[in-house]
Amino acid sequence: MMITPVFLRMFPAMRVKITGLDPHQQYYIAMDIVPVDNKRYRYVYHSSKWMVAGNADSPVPPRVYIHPDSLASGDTWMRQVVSFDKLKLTNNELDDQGHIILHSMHKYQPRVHVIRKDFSSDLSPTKPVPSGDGVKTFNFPETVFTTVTAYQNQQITRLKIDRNPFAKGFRDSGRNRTGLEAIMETYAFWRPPVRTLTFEDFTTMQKQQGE
Amino acid sequence: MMITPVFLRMFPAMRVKITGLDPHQQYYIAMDIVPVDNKRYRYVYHSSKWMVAGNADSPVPPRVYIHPDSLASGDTWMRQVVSFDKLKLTNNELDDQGHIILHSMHKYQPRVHVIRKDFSSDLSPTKPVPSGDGVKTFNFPETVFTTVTAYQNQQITRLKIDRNPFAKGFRDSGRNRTGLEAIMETYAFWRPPVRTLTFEDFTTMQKQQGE
DNA sequence: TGTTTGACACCTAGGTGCTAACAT
DNA sequence: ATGTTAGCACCTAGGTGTCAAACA
Repeated sequence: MMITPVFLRMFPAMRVKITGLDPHQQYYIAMDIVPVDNKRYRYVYHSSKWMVAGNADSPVPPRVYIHPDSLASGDTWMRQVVSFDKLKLTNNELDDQGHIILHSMHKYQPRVHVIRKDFSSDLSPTKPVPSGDGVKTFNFPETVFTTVTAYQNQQITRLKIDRNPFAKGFRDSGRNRTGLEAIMETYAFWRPPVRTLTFEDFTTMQKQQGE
Repeated sequence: MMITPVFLRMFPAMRVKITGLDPHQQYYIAMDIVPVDNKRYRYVYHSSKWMVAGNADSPVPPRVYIHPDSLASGDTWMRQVVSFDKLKLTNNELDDQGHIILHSMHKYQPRVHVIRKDFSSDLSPTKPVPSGDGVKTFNFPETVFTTVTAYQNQQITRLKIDRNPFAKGFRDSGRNRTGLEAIMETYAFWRPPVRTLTFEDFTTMQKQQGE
């Protein structure tokens, strides 16, 4: 499943800097993702815009991504940039891996929660985040995004190819090469054994020398 | 750096099953590795034995491997097999990655520590494990091993090649193949372009059919 | 028709023993 | 002479977009 940010962010991963915690207090930090509205969307090419295309699909089980550095002291949290790059999304409503479940073609808002340890007794990926005095929740409207299963917009594709290390294979310099071609490039001067030199070899070599 | 177990264990990784904890209490579980004696060893081929070869090198900074599932409840610890397969060793006395530092050619005993949370204020990879009522330490004499930088014993080599998934490339079926040969095997029927079929191709093909 | 899925080649990241060169 | 190191090919494990086929 892929994500198309509409107002940017979410890729690169959402990252936050935290201040104002009690350095000696213990905290969880967590993220969940809630629907922005009750609509389903479709992408209209000629206007390059998302348009309402009916009502939202039925709600899915709420999931919470508990940041893997949890539990940690306020001191520890404040000393680092907290990144959510390990958060995983799925459109499989039966997911049992604790991933965050979303509908495709819907608009979502990520939320960051800072939860005092002494306040929360049983934080779990499959339970809603508690609310109250010991919990602070943050919304960043610029991180709203629309989910897709295939990219709707070539600029998003290029952004992710250019920025995501794992998509390096699709960057321009690596394009249009089959597996074999890439390999033979490495062994540029290798020739198969038990072969005799033929006319083609000389012309090839001469061309390479001339370049 | 490699490890040669003398009485077996340590590879596969040391794994323990824990019982008798208070299910609702929080615990750390940790491992450290202490010298068995004050000696340095060498391996004598003709007798296939480790022999004393002088006194031990000067002591190195003590390090502790805190199991990554720490902190967890007694209930959580007892419900799983606790594996130490992520523990890393080094012979670099200046290591600043928190790895466990050992001398080569010395004999060592791994120890497992179960530490009640309310007992330990500041557990750290670079501080010795505290001792007292809230800490239980376990030695398994069959896990004593001797450190090496190159294998001294072909049986150990074979054991590790056979059992460690990451050494699969050295198993018999994959041996004696260069990188290119392995690749060409995959593209068994591929022939370089712009080449004409020669006599050698026919004899090769006939041999393959005959086998 | 639009959307969704699964196989695929291509990457990152890092754990293996092998080997030749180096150190002591 | 023996012990150690660094580069290497070979793996595991898993994150990318692409593409063709399946889907609804």
